[in-house]
Amino acid sequence: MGTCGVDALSIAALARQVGLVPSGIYRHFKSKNDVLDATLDLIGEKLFENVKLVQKKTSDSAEQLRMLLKLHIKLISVNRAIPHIVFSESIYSGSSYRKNSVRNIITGYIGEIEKIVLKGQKSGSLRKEVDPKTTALMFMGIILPAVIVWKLTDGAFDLVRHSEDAWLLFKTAILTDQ
Amino acid sequence: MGTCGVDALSIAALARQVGLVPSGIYRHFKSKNDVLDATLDLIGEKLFENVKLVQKKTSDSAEQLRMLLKLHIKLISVNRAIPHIVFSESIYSGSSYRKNSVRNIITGYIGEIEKIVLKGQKSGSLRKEVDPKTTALMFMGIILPAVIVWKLTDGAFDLVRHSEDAWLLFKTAILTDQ
DNA sequence: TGTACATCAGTGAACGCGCGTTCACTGATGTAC
DNA sequence: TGTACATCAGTGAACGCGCGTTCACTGATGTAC
Repeated sequence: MGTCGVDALSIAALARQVGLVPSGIYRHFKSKNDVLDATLDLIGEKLFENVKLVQKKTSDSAEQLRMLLKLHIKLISVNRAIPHIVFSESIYSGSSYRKNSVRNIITGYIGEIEKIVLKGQKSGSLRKEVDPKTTALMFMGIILPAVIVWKLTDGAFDLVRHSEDAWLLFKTAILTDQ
Repeated sequence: MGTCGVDALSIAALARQVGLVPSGIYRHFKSKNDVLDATLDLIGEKLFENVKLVQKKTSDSAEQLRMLLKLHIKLISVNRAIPHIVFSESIYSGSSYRKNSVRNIITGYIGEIEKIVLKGQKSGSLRKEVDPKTTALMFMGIILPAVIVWKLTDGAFDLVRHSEDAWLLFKTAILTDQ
């Protein structure tokens, strides 16, 4: 091979996509590390934007989660590189500083979901038996395996439909019996 | 950087681990592609071994799933490189042949889980409302996000405990009301 | 308004490094007679 | 049992390639007087 990482993560490919020559990238970023850091910051921002958005739209916890699920899938569908970047090997190798920032983004995002669950438990709409953190991780579990299958089948897998079906399953588990 | 992919996936690191010099690897494998293919085959085998094992141990679908969950986590805990390989970028770049075999392994594994769910639905122990495929993917969702957090926190996250908690949540969603 | 200069995005050639891979060689193990 | 040869795992030096990165340069845009 010799090609390392996904092509989209190379300086050459980035330059091509923005209509520059590889060296041109270095007018805007100090190094490839800087590019990745900036990308991660952007991803983090978008994730937290979604959280704030659903909190504005409704105060019902289950409804917030359902909307967040929808927004998350939309985000990944539009920015298809996000899973590649977050699951990328380059995160684990390279600077531990970057691994740190990935961890902060992911645990931060999960933490926000946790808060939503906790609020729902306090208000009585969500079952109190399950740990909020476990629930938050399971929420991510609606999306993650599906995204992988989606990637592996080159988009043939219907991500939106799965998320709707999986949401019903998930809802059954977290809602208090009505 | 210059280091590409996780170190464990380089021929040099592989050689170091088995006590050889890098070129020595080529006495046993034709190329790095061959090494990766062989590794994937091995992973696939281990996954399907687990499926067969739980089918031997019990005939109750829910119990089969619970055991499979446990075995899966054990497999990943022992062979920590598995998630790195399966989520590796090198799969998406490189030969589409390998992407194919990853897809076959993953969809095959999920297919087996689907069959277990379907059998449970037929026997009446599992709820019939949800799509077996959706359920199978959600089952993977118990593990996947947790593994990522586990990786990001360098093993500090308690994978076994999470899987037990998450299983209870999952069970609530799939079991018929008793 | 016009001229002189600074600033800065973008270029293309060149470099260094790490990695996969090759190849002639060595030395031990197994096999034929 | 002993000798002659083949086989084969392992070595280390060397190579080529791709990638990140540097650097002198260009040409356009903005600014000072």
